[in-house]
Amino acid sequence: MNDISVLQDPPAEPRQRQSAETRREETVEAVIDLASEHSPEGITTQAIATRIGVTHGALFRHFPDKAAIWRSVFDWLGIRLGRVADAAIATGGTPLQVLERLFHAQVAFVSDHPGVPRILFHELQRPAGSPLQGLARTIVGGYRERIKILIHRAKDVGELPTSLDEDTAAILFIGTIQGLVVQSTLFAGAFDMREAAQRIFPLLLDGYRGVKS
Amino acid sequence: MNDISVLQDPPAEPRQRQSAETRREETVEAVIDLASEHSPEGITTQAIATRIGVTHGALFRHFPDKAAIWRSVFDWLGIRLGRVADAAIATGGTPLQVLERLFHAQVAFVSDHPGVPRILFHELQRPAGSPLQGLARTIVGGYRERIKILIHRAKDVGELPTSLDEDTAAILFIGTIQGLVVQSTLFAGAFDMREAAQRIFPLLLDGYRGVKS
DNA sequence: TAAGATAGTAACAGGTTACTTACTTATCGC
DNA sequence: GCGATAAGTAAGTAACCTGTTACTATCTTA
Repeated sequence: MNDISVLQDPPAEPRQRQSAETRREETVEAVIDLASEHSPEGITTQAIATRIGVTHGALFRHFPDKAAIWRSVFDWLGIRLGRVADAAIATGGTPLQVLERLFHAQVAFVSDHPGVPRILFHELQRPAGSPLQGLARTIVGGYRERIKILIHRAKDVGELPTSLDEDTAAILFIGTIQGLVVQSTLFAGAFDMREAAQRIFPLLLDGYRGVKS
Repeated sequence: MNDISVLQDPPAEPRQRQSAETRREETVEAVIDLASEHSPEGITTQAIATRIGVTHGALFRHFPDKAAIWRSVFDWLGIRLGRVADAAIATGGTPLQVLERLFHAQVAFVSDHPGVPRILFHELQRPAGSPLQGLARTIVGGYRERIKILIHRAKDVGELPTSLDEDTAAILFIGTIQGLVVQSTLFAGAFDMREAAQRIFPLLLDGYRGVKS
């Protein structure tokens, strides 16, 4: 806004001073991003600092320790995944339509953020007790519950047979997305998750509906 | 065999001298085992050595470096997973019966070795190029091919509709197992993967068969 | 414009990790 | 039984990782 800033060269290196709030957001983004390349356990504070264009020490001005960074990442995950579900549900339609929209929204989200399933899966597998593991369970478990509710509603309006087991159906729903993630890594690059999702959802649905024999 | 050994206290710690061959096998088992508790990247050579009851340095008498240990682990994985598939296929029956037996055999295997899906999934997600990533792709890709062949045969004998896309069906097959793995971590302990697999396989099959509407 | 608060830096400290080395001890063929 | 070979140990080393500290630069505001 002032004259001086206009006269100055535009800084080739955008290593500007940023607010703590901004740096915290950048940090979370950097971790999600790095998780698509490294294992969560392999993400170092140095790598995070470098990615956001700051020295190592500066990171600890915004977070007391590394655990706090991970806590922020999981908060972000919970909020964003919840938002994806909310948006799909808010658009309305029959329970089955909502379920389908949720499926594709979820696929699009993990397609855009490949680090997300990795972080969650990784943390889930911890034996017990760590606070992050609890968070991961809450996030995935909450997701599962939402799917179960939608399936229940679909049964209520006659879109799905009442004999369908909701737990089993939820496993299949989440597993199908996991399967797409696995395939996308098998054919890195040459695999369009969204397109494969379009083909696979009808199979999932037929599994839900059952065979009329 | 000699008198002295009889007179001596039976060594409470069985920290005996073992052949290099034995130690190499123990090492692979230890890694698979440790992978159910820690992330693959978090498994240290010290932890492996401690688990097989040997000092850290002794490990490097049997393996030139850590990478060689991981190579051995992936060899083991490839052989064992191949054996699971071979055994299921060898028992004979219709293609669909074989597919079902393979499914349950696979579930039993990862249920006995929770570290296995973890190691494979973890390594698959690496961006590119690492030799281990290539091995992981070969293993999972080979598995996928076998499933596709079985599905193809099932179509040939009229057990599945010819309209079924084999790639999509394979994704669903692998994804379903992944889904079971996720659930087992969600309800650690109080979740019987094998039993859930019995409930979920019919849904998978109905998805394959499609709805006769 | 001066003062206080805040973001950033560079260097370091302590711990851990992968791997080495000099030495010791068990095992096996002769 | 004896000597060579192979398995094991204990103590190191260099690199790396997390977190700290003393200092500097920038922004805000009274």
